[in-house]
Amino acid sequence: MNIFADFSDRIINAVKALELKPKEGGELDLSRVAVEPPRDPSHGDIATNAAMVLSKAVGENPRALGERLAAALAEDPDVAEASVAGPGFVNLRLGNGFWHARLGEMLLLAGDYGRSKMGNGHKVNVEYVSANPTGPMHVGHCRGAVVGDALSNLLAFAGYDVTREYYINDAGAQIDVLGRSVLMRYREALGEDIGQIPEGLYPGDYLKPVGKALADEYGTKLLERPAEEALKIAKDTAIDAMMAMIREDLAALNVHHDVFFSERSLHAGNGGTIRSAINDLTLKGHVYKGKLPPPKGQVLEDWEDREQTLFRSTDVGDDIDRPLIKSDGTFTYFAADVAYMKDKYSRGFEHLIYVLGADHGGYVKRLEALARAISEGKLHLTVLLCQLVKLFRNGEPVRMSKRAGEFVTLRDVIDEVGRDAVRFMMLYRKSDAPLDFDFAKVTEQSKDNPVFYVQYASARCHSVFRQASEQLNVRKFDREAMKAALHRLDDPGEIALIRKLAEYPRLIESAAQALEPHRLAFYLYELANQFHVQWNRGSETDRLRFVKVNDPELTHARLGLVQAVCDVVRSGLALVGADAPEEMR
RNA sequence: GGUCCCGUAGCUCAGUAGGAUAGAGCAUCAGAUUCCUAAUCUGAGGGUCGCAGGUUCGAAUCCUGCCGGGAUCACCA
Repeated sequence: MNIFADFSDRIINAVKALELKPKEGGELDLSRVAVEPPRDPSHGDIATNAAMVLSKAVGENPRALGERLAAALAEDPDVAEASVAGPGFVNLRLGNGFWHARLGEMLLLAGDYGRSKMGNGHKVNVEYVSANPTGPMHVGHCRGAVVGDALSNLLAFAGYDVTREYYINDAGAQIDVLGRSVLMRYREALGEDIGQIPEGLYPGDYLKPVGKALADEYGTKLLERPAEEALKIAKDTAIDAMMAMIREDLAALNVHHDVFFSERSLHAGNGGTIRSAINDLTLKGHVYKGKLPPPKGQVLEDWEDREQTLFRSTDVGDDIDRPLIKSDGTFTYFAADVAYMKDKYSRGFEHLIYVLGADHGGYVKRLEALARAISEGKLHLTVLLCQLVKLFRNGEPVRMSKRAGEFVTLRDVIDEVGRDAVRFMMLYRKSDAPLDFDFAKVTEQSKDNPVFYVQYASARCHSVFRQASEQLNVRKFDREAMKAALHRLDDPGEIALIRKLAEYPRLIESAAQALEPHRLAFYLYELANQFHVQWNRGSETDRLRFVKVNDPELTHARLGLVQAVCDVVRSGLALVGADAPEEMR
């Protein structure tokens, strides 16, 4: 249960019961009434701005209106105290019994606690990673992969029907380069001395096995085939090999897509799919032949004024019209995107989400324009831009030279710090803010490392249960039995912890709504912190220890609280894509 | 030059749908603890929320304009 949604209903009912009449007549507008946790916990458990929002329309002093509302809400058996504060906030403090009941629900729901129906089964497509199949994934891909994947998890948990999609850029010039690079490696595998890989081709060693595979399969026969045919074979083999490698890297990062969509498939059959998509746009009046003006404020020496087939995207919100067909008659990259988005639309998605690197910022407007043109504004499209990740090793920036083929691969990072640390840290920052990633820090076993701190909370929960089993000689603690004892929880720290747990459903919904999976990571850190604080209080004050050998009922109650913390930490970490360990090693 | 993102404590960043005295971690300072249930604990100081207007009962949050930092800008993908 989202307690804020619940109390929103109760508060609206209380407001209606006051039978307020707007001065201007008509219905009272309740849409601006907010029910939320107060900034400062000392104010209470629930706060509403209702009196302030309504006072003007009703023509009543906000504090006086607040007093009336507070008096009405004080009648609610779950409300221990209702007061008016500041400019007219109504603060509610809820009784312990209310919190015990919430905790009881959490124990029964277990892993489903926090799951929401907010999405109502709406079909959402999340496209992320979409790295070119020209080499292994490098760290630059990492953030988008994690953000996209965690976002997908989050949306699914919030009740959306999510499809995770990867667009394979397996057409175009860079794939020709890949094919030629592989042919070099092929000749090398046949024993030829190829010397240095020429400028402009991919120099990485990872293509050597592909060349060898070609040599093993074809021997020298490929050399005798027409160049075009050999290149095609090399490209096909290379794309398959690269995608296999990328899928392995993704699996190592716990990222799994539902659909891998091939750009090449759109070009198949002489580009029929793309042609028909462009025709569709043409019929809707969005296409013309013309010339683009040269970019302003930028000196281009080789600018050539050419006529192209253009998408009149300026009609639908873009800054400049976009080429669909180049002057040589071939399709632009964007032309394939037209067909691709049309395909997504025809598959029934209502919302398309693209997780892209910040360097693709310039692409956002044309995608938005395209969505409008294709669907007459029905298709909702959001682009999430992920800023750069800067790597550090002991405070020193890690240098990479892409030209020399030296880059830190995704696999390198996972192997060094572990999948969970990578995933958590990629979410421990708003995605539109740059992120510093220090190898040393994320493997540190201390409070300073949020990954460790959150996972340790999970381990500590299990540790408490192990201790309890031993001391009370109980093999397994039953959830019902724990639930039955919850009335024994009355320590302010315990109640505060329940309150934190009670925020989880609202957090899920608001993070999903805002498409901000990083909020999960921050919430988990806060929850872990509060749990550790309570544990430490027990460490200092014997009375507050979770396990009390001579009071099995109280122990059951406190274990119920620990169990709920354990469940939520596990649930949240699962959405992040990390494990909730039972012990730290 | 256009467009997009960012600007919050010394540093790194949160800030939940416009709410109350703007928060956390690190660092600094002052205490506690050498114990153990498992990887220390408690407290303090520190802010013109880049600047200036505007909307609002109320703005770090929304709008406009500037300043500063980054990304990007046809015929690539």
